[in-house]
Amino acid sequence: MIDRSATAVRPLPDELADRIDLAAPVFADNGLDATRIDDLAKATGIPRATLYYYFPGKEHILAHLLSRTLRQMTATLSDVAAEPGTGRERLARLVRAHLVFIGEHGPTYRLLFAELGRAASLVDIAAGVDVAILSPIRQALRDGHNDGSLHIDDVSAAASVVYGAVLVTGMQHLLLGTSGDLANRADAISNVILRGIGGQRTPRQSRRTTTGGT
Amino acid sequence: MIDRSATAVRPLPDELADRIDLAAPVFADNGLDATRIDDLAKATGIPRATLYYYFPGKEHILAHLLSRTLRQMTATLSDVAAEPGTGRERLARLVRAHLVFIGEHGPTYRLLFAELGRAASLVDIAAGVDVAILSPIRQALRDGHNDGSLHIDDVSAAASVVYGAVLVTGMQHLLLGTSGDLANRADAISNVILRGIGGQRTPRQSRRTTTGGT
DNA sequence: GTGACGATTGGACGATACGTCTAAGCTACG
DNA sequence: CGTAGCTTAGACGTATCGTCCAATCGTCAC
Repeated sequence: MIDRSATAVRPLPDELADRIDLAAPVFADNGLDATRIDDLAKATGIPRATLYYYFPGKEHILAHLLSRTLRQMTATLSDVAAEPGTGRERLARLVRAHLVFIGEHGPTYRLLFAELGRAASLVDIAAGVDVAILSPIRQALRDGHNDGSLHIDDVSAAASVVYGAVLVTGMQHLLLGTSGDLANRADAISNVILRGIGGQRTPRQSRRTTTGGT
Repeated sequence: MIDRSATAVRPLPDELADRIDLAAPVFADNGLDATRIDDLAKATGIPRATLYYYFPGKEHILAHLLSRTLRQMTATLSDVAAEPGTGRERLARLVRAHLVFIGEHGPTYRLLFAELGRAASLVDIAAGVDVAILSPIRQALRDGHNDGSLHIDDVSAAASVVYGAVLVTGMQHLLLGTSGDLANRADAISNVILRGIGGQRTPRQSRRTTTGGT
């Protein structure tokens, strides 16, 4: 379903489908609007007129590429989620796989989110993000709750926490080029998420060290 | 420092500074590129030539607006963070205040992130986000750890988790128009973060209910 | 072989915005 | 009164978009 709307009106020949991938780095470097159709033509070797023959505009070319990446991500994550283990184990694996994916598809992933809110044709993609990312997380959470390896009160809140942690960590990595190893970060945030940051079981609000904020 | 680069080259007269705010909804509705300078001129009542007199281009107008919102957010959050209480209490308040802010400044907030990666002039803003958002969180986390109300092993991982949860929740609200009350969601994610989603204290990986994934 | 049809592509075109620039008017201050 | 800076209308030149046309080419059916 993503295919029909996000991709070309005419079916894209295989040979073209391969070449069009060369447009990804161009978009990644420049963003949607700074990218000129002529740049895409040059980068892909597909003449401008031909691009317009298959795509209504550059925005749809981007949509095509993003939906492709999204499909990859969906496949990757759902594979990981399908491996056996407790929900808890699978959740940790998901977090890790997701971060690794971000590490590998950095520019495109960033593009995915940079352009998400924009361009009407990308709406399908926004929905796809939910399916690709949140749904396997929710599933692992539910399974973990059922098999006793996790304790979930509010699945959607928990999913937001998990995904948010991954997203922010990934984006910090992409935008700020934070310290190397994403796999380590994955473990760190999994730890936080699993154990929580609450102090002792019975929190004592007695001592208040009013550390002067700022 | 944000001021000098992100705002105008010439000092912006007060009267203009007020009017220029009217450009925010236009940007919010259309995004950076779909917004025409003439639209801004019309919306603000400031003639095109005058806009160009003070700003090098529309991109800088947006930067001006965003840095303004960012300052507001910085102020709001640091106020909240400064209120007395345990780190844990202040963290919860931060989460709530942040989500409320998102609820109130929805379109601009979304714009803030939609345009973050783009446009060279917005780099300062990316740095500002870190200062405005993550730094008070980290502070609350540290204080909470010191006063015993929180238990933090890895401050930066914990901060990513907290901020990620807020961001994703807020974005879901903005993009998908999820169910109403952001304050409720704030409590829900605070709960998750504080308590963690790990099952019993000693996780048993014995029983594996291999719930068919997908 | 020939004709038809779709794919392919170069190049021209009109439209839209951008950002620049000029020149005229206005305000304020000395 | 004169200078300096602010303000603004409008004209320009440039870039890019998306459309369109015409020429070419390959393939398939008859």
